[in-house]
Amino acid sequence: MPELPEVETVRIGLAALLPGKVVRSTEADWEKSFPNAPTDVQAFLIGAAIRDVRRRAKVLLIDLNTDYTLVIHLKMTGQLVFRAPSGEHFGAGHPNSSLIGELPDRSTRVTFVFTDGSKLFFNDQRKFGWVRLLPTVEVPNLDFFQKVGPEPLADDFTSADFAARLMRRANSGIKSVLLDQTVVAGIGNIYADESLWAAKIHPETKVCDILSSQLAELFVGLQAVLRLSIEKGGSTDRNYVNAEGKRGSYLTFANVFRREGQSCPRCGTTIIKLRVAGRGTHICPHCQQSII
DNA sequence: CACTTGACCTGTCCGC
DNA sequence: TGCGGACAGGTCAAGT
Repeated sequence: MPELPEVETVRIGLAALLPGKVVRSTEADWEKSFPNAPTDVQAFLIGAAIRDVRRRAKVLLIDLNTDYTLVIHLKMTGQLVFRAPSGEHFGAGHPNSSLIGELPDRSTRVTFVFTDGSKLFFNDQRKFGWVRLLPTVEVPNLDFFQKVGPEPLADDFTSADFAARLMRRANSGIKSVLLDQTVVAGIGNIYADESLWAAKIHPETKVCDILSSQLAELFVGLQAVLRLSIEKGGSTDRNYVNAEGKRGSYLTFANVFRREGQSCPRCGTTIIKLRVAGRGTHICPHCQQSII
């Protein structure tokens, strides 16, 4: 669920909250959530100050002034929630209510405590996510970063680049190609479905069978969907929250995702749900016709 | 070699 | 109400 817009929303939130904080202690409840913590990690983490918060693809990078970086992947149900030292937060029902309550809770995997008493909680219901600590210079050497494709919202990423990247897998269905992180970074199930609806492309269409004009529409649609979602704070389907524990509202604006049984906003046809590339897939069967 | 499927996990929802 | 099974979907490993 955290895809590019959700991770970017968390990054924006943390970048406003974390720089300058100094780590006092850290704790992990499960070895796989923070491999090598706390034994190896603590010596390189405690006393370090946070310098910057970056994002690449769906991965968050928290740079420390020790030239080490915390590398964090939220996978499907991960959350990074900051709590000020006062511990003040608002429970359900309050106008400023957060989706989650007191922390830590039973999904908390890693806790970072800063010297001013504020805390950062890494929660992950399904335990797929992870935190790693690496020398900053080694981050680009991670296998994932070696293989991952370009950022779809980068200034220098063009429609022609996009089409050329997709054509690397010309004989595959377009949806599985959009989900392939080595083709373009950051796209997951929600924004694949939304961008294909925008461009009126059936998700199983082979890339080589899509007109170049339609690929251009897909590029425009993808960027528009990603930008709108960042503006709306991402999509909260079940678990996703931002750095303050609050929901994103993009799904209010979604056209097909999780809207099976409802009317297509463009033509009124009932939206259906399929299974494509092993994923739940939402389409308008009138706008997005299979050309097979 | 390109592509698909299964594993990793837990919480929720549905049908019996 | 209780229980089993399907489902959610990011990424890597294993299988076809």
